[in-house]
Amino acid sequence: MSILSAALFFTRAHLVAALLTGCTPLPILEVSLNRLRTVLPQETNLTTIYDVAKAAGVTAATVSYVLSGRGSISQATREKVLKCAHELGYRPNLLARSLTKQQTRTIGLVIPHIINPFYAGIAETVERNAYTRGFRTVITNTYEDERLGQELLEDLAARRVDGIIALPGGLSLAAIQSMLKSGLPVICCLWEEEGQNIPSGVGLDFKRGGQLVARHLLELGHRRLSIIVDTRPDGSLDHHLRFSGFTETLQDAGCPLEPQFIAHGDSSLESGEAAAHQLLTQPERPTALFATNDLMAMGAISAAWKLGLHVPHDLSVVGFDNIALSPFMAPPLTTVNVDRDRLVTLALNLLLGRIEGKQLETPPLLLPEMVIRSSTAAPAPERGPASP
Amino acid sequence: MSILSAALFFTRAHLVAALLTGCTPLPILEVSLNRLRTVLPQETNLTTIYDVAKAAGVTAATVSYVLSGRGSISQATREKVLKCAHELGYRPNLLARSLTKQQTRTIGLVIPHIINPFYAGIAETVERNAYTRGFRTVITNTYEDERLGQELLEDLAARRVDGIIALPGGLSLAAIQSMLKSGLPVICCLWEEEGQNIPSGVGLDFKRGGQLVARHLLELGHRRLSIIVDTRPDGSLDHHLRFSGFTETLQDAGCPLEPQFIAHGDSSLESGEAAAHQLLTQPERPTALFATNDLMAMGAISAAWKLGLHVPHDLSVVGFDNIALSPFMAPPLTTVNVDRDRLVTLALNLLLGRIEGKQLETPPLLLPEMVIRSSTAAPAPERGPASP
DNA sequence: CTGAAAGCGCTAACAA
DNA sequence: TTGTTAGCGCTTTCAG
Repeated sequence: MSILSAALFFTRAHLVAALLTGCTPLPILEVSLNRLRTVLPQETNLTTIYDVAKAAGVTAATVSYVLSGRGSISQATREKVLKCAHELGYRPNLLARSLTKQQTRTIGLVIPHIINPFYAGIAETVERNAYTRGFRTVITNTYEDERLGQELLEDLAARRVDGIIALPGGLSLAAIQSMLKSGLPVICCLWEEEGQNIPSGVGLDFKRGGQLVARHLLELGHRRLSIIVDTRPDGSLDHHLRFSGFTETLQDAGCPLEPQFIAHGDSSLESGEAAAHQLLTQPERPTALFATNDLMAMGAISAAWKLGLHVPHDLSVVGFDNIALSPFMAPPLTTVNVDRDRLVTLALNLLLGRIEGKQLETPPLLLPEMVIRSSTAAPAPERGPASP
Repeated sequence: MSILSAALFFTRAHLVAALLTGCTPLPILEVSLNRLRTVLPQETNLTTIYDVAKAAGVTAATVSYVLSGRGSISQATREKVLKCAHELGYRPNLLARSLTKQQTRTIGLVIPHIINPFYAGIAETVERNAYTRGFRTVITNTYEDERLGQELLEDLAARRVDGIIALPGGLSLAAIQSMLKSGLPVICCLWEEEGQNIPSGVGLDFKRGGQLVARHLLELGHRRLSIIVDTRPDGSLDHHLRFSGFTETLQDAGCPLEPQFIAHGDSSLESGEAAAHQLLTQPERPTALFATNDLMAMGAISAAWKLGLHVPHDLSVVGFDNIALSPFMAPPLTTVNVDRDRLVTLALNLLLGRIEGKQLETPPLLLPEMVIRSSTAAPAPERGPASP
């Protein structure tokens, strides 16, 4: 087959189309469009730029130009096009646009669970921040399931998001690495290095957070401390750090954490309540309790309430995250603040930079800070059987 | 210009391309692909089906067939294609797929504010439910801003979501109608009819909810009732119904709501606390308080706590929504349950039905139900200055 | 069972 | 200032 015959082949269909419709050659493209569209269940009669172009008596390119504000278009045609577009209820097709432009101006945010106000807060901050920088964000929940997480990551990539912000919990490092390898920028936030090679991102000094809590409680005079910690396999590792910062500080203070005062949860309210109940119904109760997130702390306060214990008089409670609810608990929760605005700003800088090809430096770990409210106080004076 | 010259025009570039690359005519499509791709900032080297096809020694169509599982492909080529796809790290481009298939298998969910656990719960339910039915969902927050809401709706349409579930708050009826007009299915959930012509959806009998609360409090013996209600212009109207159900019932019981016992909030914790503070620092305090959502109720409990008032002894508090947190407040909140699972299931049935072209009937209003927990009790016996 | 080709809606380089 | 054309990556007839 010669090159010439190939050219003929390629052309034939067009010729036929032109002949069949008896049109002048110019609108060849036009007549062949919107033809043979497979009959859709839902009658979607979306207008295209071709429709607008036809109505305005110009070409699709012209319409594209006026719509994008690029190129130089006479005032007259601009107005006419705009008018037609409006009248036809034209709405651009972002799929097509993104396909040609090779970018979606969309980022993906992967979090464990939107029901946790900590993540909801992050999501809001990311969404708003990204929006002002011209990006839409699609929020994605792993529900702490690595299989799902992997799938969702693939899906985001398949949707060609321009970049991803990934929080730990339901996301394997391998999955992320795979994205990175295919050239998709991923920024890891609050991820925990454990000797592993975490891709660039912005982290927080969780260990220090645990230390702060221990110190605060110790300073108040507590000696019988307890902890509720989230240590699930698929979960994020940072809870381990909150834990070790806490225990090591106690250890150093000569007041090691007793094994029966360690309980486990899954970061949920329910688990916090259950764990606290278990902790508080032991023969000798702890006088203070550190839950490695605010939701579990809230559960703990609830457990105390149900046992008729007064917080902070009978039990001091400390959380971690400083979610929006914390100041409104009864009592307001003492907790560890994570500067979400800063976190998100840094992460977005990193991500948008990477999207533009810049290879920015990973910023230093953020420092958590104690927020002392009313759920902690000095322990009540000992009035056990031994005291007078 | 004749038809013939047009044909020549159309062909020339192809000829040139073929000549330049010196290829046999068949792979014209192939050689011209992935050429001249504008240099992108981020080096995205995504593989396409053409790459896979080339590697496997077949055509793109064949690759498409094996990947989609459609058509009949010999076991041999299937395996070879699959292998190549895997080795090349092929990831489908959903933009392109959606563009040709004229559907995205994605629905949009528009809510006011994800930080409100009520909406977070809805979002989770929708996401999971849709997922099992083969749809991804993109969550969108209006932040109660109608301008933003309108824009986001447009954006969802532009992304060609297959359908939208819209909750009130930051969404104008006009905006929705406009979507509907262009053929995009929209299901309105928890929307409030006010004589207006609400598009199909699933609603809840909010008024009845307000009545239930009033009855409950009345039955407990309360006579000095108060309310915190969200009545913002851009907000949803259902709070008005909760309000009128409440007041009318009180009225009927011969115990009308006093004007100074009506306070306003914006559905947030902060506003609930502030409004409650105002209510509770009046010379004569109410003995019960109904907040038209749980978040404001939580704020109210917080306000009471800060004023040294005991809930429910000094003040009964009732919320609305029954968010996941409610059972874990201190005390556990008495509230009105909205059956989210049912709500979402119905909405999704409606929406997916509409997407498939079926015109299903609007289901009857859901009925709210009282959930009595520990934040309500009989009022403490009167011990004001007048009593002995 | 596989290949060729058209088309989805839009953009952008180039030509006119 | 506007038009022509190729191409983004994929699906889907229609041929063979």
